[in-house]
Amino acid sequence: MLGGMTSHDTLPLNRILVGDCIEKLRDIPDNSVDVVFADPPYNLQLGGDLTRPDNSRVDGVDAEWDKLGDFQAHDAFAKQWLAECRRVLKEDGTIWVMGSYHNIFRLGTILQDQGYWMLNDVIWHKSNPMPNFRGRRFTNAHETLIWAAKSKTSKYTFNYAAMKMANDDVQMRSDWTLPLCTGAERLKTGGRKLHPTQKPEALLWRVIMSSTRTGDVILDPFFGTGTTGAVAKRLHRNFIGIERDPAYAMAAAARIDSVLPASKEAVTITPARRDEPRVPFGNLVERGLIRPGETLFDLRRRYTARVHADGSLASDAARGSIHQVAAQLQHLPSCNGWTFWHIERQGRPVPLDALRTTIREGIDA
Amino acid sequence: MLGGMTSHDTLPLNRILVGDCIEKLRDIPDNSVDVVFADPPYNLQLGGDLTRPDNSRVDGVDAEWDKLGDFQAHDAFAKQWLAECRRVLKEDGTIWVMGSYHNIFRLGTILQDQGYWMLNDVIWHKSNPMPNFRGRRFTNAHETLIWAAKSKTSKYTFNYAAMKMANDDVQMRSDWTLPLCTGAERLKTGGRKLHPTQKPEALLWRVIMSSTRTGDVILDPFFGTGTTGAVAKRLHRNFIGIERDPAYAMAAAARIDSVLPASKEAVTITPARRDEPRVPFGNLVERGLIRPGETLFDLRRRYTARVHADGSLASDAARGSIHQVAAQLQHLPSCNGWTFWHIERQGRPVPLDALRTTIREGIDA
DNA sequence: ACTCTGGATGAATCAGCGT
DNA sequence: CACGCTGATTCATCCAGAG
Repeated sequence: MLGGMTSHDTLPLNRILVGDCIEKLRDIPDNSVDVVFADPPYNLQLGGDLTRPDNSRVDGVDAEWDKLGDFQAHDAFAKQWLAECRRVLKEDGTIWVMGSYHNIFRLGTILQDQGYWMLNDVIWHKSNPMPNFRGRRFTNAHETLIWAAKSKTSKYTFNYAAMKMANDDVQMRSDWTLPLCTGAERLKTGGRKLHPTQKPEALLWRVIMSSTRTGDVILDPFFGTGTTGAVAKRLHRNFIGIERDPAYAMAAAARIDSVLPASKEAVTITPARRDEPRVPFGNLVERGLIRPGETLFDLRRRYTARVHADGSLASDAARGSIHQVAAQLQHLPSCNGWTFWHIERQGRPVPLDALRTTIREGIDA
Repeated sequence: MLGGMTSHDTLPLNRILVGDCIEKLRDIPDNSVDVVFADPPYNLQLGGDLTRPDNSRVDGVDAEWDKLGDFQAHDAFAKQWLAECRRVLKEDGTIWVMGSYHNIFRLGTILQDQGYWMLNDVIWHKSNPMPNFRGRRFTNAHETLIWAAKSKTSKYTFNYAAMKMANDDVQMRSDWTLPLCTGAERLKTGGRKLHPTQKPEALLWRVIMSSTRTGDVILDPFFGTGTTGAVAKRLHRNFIGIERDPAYAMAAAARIDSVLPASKEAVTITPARRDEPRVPFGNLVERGLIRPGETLFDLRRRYTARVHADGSLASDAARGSIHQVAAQLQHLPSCNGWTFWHIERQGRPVPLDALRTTIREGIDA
């Protein structure tokens, strides 16, 4: 079960190596690891402070380890650790590399150039991201994981049936909706977060369940607070962690000690919750179900309003969302525009809600 | 409406240039285009000649990418057209580049290396992706768009309020759920799809609505069947298309001819508050909406201040503008006095902002 | 025990103009 | 180009404490 194990016994299994990741990687033999999971520094290039509209200060990433300098310095470091990871990976092994738009494109290019074979780019769609406080961009609401095999010919592990089972019996997609690591799961010291970028265990759960078997060896060269190790232990996998900061390494060791492995049968998968998709009114306009300039009316035809290209409504007396305009025209505190407003289709009034249902059915199908 | 610009009249507006994209780009002047939208092909044949990806043989496309030489040919071409696009972009212009994991990491790296400034990576979450038939990977259910400004200092266009309105009054996120281009929208010839990767108009709708104004010039160097042109025309923007295949170009021209632009009023969007005319607080006093000597207070009535004839405020502890006094009293670095301060009107507290709106409406009228 | 409310917070390349 | 001023800007979730 543990695979061809010439080197298996000599590996520092289920231990955290404290030190520089490239040095420590050099101590690990060739072709000895089943999967690498790497969440390297993102090299954020933040300007000054950022405050919320209520004037509170955002506690951003301001750690020395995230400052890698310019692109050249970043790339030089990335080429080194990715090359070492490829050396220690078994021929049929795979690697997960995680990042944001600051670094992920560079990492992806280096992976391809070094001969890794890309299998998927996976999007972690955050269900509760931090908003954009200045209104100058789209809310940065996701991170990207690249999943790649050591080479094109690798016979890699993918637990297709388990993933499908975990996803209500439809194929697991390349986008995963998961919340941030908050609450009791978040490691704290003196009431403050111990690590600025601790990842949720649910994310590692899916990584490990999809691409490893029990007994496999998972190497994490940027171990941090040890989420990879905690989930690996719970799921009867072995881990090797490398972490530069002794404080993080100690916290990770304590965390993993307290993890109770799942019972052997229980190493199956939690079903994913599938909410009814939210469909904003603007979608109906974008997707051509309603044309800008068309007129909406209530069922008694007492009020009318015209649709604008951004999904706002305008009447003589009000402008805003379908809900706001309906409420203002009727002098009510609030009103559900989806059921209030109608549009003429084939000579008959159709509630907006009916058009929304059309879209929802398309999404579900 | 079209802005006073020297080169605007000489641009080949709302035309499709048939030929090699780099040659045709060379005919377009520097700093002349507001936005570039590019959905480039990524598979190359030997000799560096370009062909289009054929989705009916996805694995065949993948197979092209196993040689470093292909990467190099791709990158050499991408560097050329991205450099030309940067040259023709106005200083405050932005670019959209679209791709999948086969090419997007390389394009992102080149964008960064050429000095483009990344604003977002946007995920097109496909609501109806093609399933993965072999069950060896996650269903590839998304594509990536990179949105970047010409440089770090570009004062780019982002219609924040319009995007928020289109999304039921919450910020638009970096992941967009939209269906594939199917049904009547899909161009067909003899019952078969005309183009393997025709993009849905809803996707271009959101691109154009978010990052351009009416009258802007949008350049698409890989025009294909002209989705960019069709949506641009509908939304009162200008386009320039470049397409090397005459059959696609002809189909695109016919398609765009049949597009009916939306009514002029319907393409107006929810205005951004920062674009509204500036009204100094002193104007409210000058115009008699507030009398010197009246008392302002915050909503919780923790602070008060008196209005002076010159539009300054004075409290026990501070004197200055409405913003400065509010900030000093609360010991904050800054504060928006328009929303902080209230005044009693008809027995009820009214924010200064409401009085300012009265003046602005007078200006508009 | 339960509900309600206010405060805190999360990988963030987060302003624009006039002097 | 640096500096200072005006003034625009937040979503989902968890937790503590009040009622």
